[in-house]
Amino acid sequence: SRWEEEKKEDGVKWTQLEHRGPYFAPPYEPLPENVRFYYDGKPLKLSSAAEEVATFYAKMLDHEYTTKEIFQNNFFHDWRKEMTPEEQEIIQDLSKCDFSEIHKYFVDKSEARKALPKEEKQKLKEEADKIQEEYGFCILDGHREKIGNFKTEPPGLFRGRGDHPKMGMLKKRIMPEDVVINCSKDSKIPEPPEGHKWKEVRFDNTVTWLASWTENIQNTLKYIMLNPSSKLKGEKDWQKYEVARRLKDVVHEIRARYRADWKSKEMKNRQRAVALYFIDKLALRAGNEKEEGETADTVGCCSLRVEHIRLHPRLDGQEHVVELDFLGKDSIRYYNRVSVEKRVFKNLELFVKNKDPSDDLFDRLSTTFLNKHLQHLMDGLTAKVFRTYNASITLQEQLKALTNPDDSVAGKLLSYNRANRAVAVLCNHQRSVPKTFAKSMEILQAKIDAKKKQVEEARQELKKAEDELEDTKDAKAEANVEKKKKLLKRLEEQLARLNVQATDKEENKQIALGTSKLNYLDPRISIAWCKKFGVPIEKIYNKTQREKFAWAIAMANEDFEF
DNA sequence: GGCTCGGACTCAGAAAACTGTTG
DNA sequence: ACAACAGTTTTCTGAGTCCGAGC
Repeated sequence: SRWEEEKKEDGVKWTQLEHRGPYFAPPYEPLPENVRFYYDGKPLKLSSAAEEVATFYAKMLDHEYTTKEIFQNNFFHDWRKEMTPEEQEIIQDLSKCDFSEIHKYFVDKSEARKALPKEEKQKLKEEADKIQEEYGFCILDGHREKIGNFKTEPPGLFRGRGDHPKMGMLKKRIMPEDVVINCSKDSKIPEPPEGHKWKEVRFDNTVTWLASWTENIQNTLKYIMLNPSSKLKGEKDWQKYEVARRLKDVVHEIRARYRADWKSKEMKNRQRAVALYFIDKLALRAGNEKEEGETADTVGCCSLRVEHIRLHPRLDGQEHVVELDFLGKDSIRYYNRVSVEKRVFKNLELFVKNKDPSDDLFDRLSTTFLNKHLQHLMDGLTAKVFRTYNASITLQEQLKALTNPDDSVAGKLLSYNRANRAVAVLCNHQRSVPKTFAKSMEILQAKIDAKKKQVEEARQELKKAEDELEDTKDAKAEANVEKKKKLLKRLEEQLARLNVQATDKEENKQIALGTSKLNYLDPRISIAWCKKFGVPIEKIYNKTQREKFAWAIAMANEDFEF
């Protein structure tokens, strides 16, 4: 079937690849005459290039970004580069720029789009579908596969995460002349848009991307690649979990080894052993070095600095407590107080000694050195495998501990969510509290209160019916009692379900479950659990997720053990 | 032979788009 | 019946990890 096909030569990813090339962002549409930009209170007609960049800023006006000085400065600097000399002469000060009319124009436009009659919307949908149909698929080794991102990124203002030094810079429009096409030699080579040509067409079957271009902010490559539902991605995903399962077999030896290395005479090895302990116990990321000033200041394990930890010999009744507080990937804060082994604690005291807060905690350690060591311990082992392994094994253990076979499907789903949540907490997957959280929680609480009242009423009615039966002892009264009992039971179940929902919601407030579900949890664990406890897979995975995990659905039965 | 740096890939949360429910 | 809106799914693209080519 789809998941079992002939092996390719080492490093070769496909033998046939055919596609239409990327779908380009639509060209800039100038503003209507009546929508004006004002400088220093006076209307000013901008050149097309300057106007386009102005609209990028205007669109973001009610976003917090535009209040930040770095954003404003970067924007203004790049905007001026797009201006004519005359415009440069006039427009010297961002604070004198008034984009409000332009902003309103786009707000109105988006409102109008939303208010379009049904048929119009339908027409737009059909046009989008046609583009998807034409550009959204490729042929890879005879199979029609969905492409992940078949559109080039439109121009706009760069929005980094966290305190990014480049926020507000102009992201340039991608032209066909910027794009490298990758496909098979004998395929129908994609045509560049009329009057344009590709930067290059190559036939590299050792990579999986269909097209690429260099992005001008960080000067890095961007790719057009396949959708996760594709066979190519699915097999890679499967492989990832197989590596993590192999770690399961040797993790005890590896742990014994790093514990022994806490006493190593080589400082380098000691640091490696303590870092590995963090990676294993706390599921920290490896922490590569980053170029200063190019990105937000974030760290992972190997790049932790002295200022990111505090050592408490004793805290809240626990011994050897390490308090970690740093910004990780995407500038998400990691905060944790964890009691560690005495030897780890003593080592950390040693690593911190005579250092400034901004010095590296593991000054002799790099991710390359760490990964070399791991590779030596197990084929294919790298730092990130520990995250996958610990996430998946945690899910499996939590499911085992939390699932009650006698629960309703809803109850089992709560258990599943809790197991999933334990993993998300471990991996520090957070989200901002949804804007509507408090409100929707109130609504839910009101529902619960109303249901409670109903339950109480039903209880009294039942009591009344029972009293009546006591008096009359007739069949009609008995039937009535049964009826009331049934009603009460149904209402109580409904109440229980609502309570479960409320608990789930509250516990989930700041936790993002999606990332672990999609990237860290071996789907076969979940599928086996569904089969074992009679929970439909659709309750766990939506359509997209089922497509992504098709490989796992095809192979996992209820006996699967990670 | 170690190191740097570009390249290719996975993983990340926010925002937009869509859907289904409710008043 | 229908609009508002809350919840869910999809899209978007930035931010990591890790490898290997080339010096």
